[in-house]
Amino acid sequence: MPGKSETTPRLICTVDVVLLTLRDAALSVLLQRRERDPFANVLALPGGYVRPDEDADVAQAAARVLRDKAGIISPYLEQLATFSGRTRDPRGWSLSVVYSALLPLDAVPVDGDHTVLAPVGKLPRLPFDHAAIIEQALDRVRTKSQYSSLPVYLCGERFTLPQLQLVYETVLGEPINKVSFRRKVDELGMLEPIEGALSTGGAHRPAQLYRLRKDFRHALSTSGRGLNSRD
Amino acid sequence: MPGKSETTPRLICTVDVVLLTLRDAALSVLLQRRERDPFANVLALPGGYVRPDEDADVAQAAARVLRDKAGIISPYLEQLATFSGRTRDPRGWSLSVVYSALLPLDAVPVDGDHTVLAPVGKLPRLPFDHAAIIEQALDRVRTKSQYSSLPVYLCGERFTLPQLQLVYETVLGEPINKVSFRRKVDELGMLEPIEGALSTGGAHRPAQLYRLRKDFRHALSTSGRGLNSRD
DNA sequence: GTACTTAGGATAACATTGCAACTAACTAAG
DNA sequence: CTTAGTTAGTTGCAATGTTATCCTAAGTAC
Repeated sequence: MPGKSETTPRLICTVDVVLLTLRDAALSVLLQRRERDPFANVLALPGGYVRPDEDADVAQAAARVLRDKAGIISPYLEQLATFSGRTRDPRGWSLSVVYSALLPLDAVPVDGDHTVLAPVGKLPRLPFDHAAIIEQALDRVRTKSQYSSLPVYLCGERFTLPQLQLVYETVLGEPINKVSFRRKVDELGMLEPIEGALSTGGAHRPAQLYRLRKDFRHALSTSGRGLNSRD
Repeated sequence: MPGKSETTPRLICTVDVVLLTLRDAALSVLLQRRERDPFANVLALPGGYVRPDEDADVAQAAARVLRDKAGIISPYLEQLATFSGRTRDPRGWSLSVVYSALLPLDAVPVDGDHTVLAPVGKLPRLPFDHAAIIEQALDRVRTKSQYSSLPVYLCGERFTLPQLQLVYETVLGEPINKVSFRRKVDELGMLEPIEGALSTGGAHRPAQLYRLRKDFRHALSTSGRGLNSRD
């Protein structure tokens, strides 16, 4: 048994955030050009060191990174998993706690070059294990979307049911039956109608606008049976 | 922007393992008496420092802790979540990556005092945030058991369907319909019958023995629709 | 052999899901 | 002002999936 000065050897400890949003009907990830080495100037997930002096815990470190590096505050910020290993970072043994966030497009400020949104279908070559991290985040979001209200975080304040259905279909990557969808949404009981319809669109019947009920603003609603697609 | 010597301030980085098994028809957690301060001599989850020099990644750190501290090698060892914060450990800002393991009772060596199995229904007072960690582990195991083959890891090599059903019922905490259970197991397609029945029991028809198919020895089988209980 | 007990399977009652057809409410064109 | 076109929202039915009940199978105990 070793002596008393047994503390952790040097180890790099960071947080990374996978922020997903919907742009042009495509699920997209927020990427930022790295300011320093390693991989300076390369697009990567926003991330940073955990700062014990500033952050009360890792969740707050993730929130801080998102706020300071991208100017974003996300109501939904969930821990995805922790990635670690000797080889994932050229600087040495590293550990990164990854958080995942969902936001409507208009809450995501993108400035042409430094911060970009990449459709998950055609991501650029990414440093570290960021490709694998995004893969896992997508997997989780898709799985959760089958039986929960998760995708509403991709919508704005107010939306119609057809709009919400399109969001679900985009996330899940397959069409959903209209009646089943409405039944399920009703069952989840997370929406409330707003007085006044959406007529803006055009030559057709206007749709009822809905908003998320207060109780569900920061908690998911889940149902036992999932949404099934038509195959 | 700060200078170049921006490395992580000191931060305690550990792994903890929630090992669950079934004893006397009760889901139980492995707890060990801590050898050192803080909380020396108190029962807690087995855990230890991440050692970058020894461990290739945190998963291997968890496996090492389980092997060295409890003499256990678990085929199922899954990352649960990472717990962190300034206040959870009296030594200072700490971060613990928690893994969860499932094993049959006979694969868990327990020596009266140092290592014990505590039924999740009546846990002792636990140090750090270990109570919350166990809570979350249980939640995850129960959720996963509804739609996957997870609980087979609690069984030994060979088992009958009624035995397996009892395991599921114990984990989920509610009775399962026999026909539904068999249909689901069949659907998951993870078991194969062994030639020779279990007659040992007694005055009734013997049940067919099954074993996990090779392809599923280290991977879960999942199904879309879950197992529903009768309420 | 007869009674008893649990395994396993068939069948019927019930619930959920998906399709299609229908009505509703608007715009635009003539 | 009427008609055609488009999408919103609902209703009923058929198909499919799930649960409950009952029946038969195969052993032990006496």
